[in-house]
Amino acid sequence: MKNTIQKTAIMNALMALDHPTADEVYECVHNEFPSISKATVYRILNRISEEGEILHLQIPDGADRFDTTLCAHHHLKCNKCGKVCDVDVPELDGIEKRIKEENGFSIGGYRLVFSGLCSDCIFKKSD
Amino acid sequence: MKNTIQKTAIMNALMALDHPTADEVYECVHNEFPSISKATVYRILNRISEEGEILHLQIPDGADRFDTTLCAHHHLKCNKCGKVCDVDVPELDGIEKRIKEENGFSIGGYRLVFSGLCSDCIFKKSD
DNA sequence: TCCTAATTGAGAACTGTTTTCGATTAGGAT
DNA sequence: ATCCTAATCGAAAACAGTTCTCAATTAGGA
Repeated sequence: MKNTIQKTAIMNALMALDHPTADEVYECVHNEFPSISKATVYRILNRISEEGEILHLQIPDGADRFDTTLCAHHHLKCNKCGKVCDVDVPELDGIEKRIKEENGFSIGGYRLVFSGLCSDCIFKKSD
Repeated sequence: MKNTIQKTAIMNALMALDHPTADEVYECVHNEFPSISKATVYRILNRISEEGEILHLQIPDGADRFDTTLCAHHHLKCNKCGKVCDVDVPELDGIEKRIKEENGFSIGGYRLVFSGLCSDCIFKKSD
């Protein structure tokens, strides 16, 4: 993969943002590099997530998000403020083996997204 | 909710199909009822899933699917044949309580989709 | 410095879904 | 049975997120 200015700018944006969407990355990079195209942002995000440099998260009810934390694989998503944060779920350790034995299904990967209310939002009024 | 011909036809289609997408429901209903609109299919599927009559599943990398099985909440999705099937994951029983205590996050719901290869596809050639 | 495959920007295209709006209809009230 | 009206409908446009096309540019090895 060529080492373009665009890729560097996107990596920097990913470091600066927390679980950003492609559009949020675009907005951030666009500030310092107005000529960048949205297609380039999507292309580079896809490329580096395929290579395992970042995680590509599919969040229910919205745009995909990208995560520079490679070890924690599960997420909490607040339905009110929209914030996404990482969470460990050791309960699922070894689940691949059990499903393989019981269902014959070979798990390549999985994602778990909990939707709900974060501790900041839970006491706020409903509307 | 009014009891329209369209709703009845969609309920019948949901019974006949296995984890269909909205488009698959539309195709099925459209056969016996050619004048139905896709907007109506989406509207009715959303309505009855909000009322809890069916589950609305958000599957990675593709269209949402609908499930008439209300008790099993998790799914296996084969990346080769596209089939989606139900699976129990008792490992997650009580997870809401732990996450609430440790993170202060109040889980409203979650879905877990395992991607991989089903037992039929696992021995097939890659391409 | 040259060459070429990789990458880019702009915008069209695409997929899945929702919205708009005027026309139709279910089903309770009369 | 008929009327009334809110609920629903069909068609098509709008929408969001993402991918594709293609001509122009560029990184980086020869």
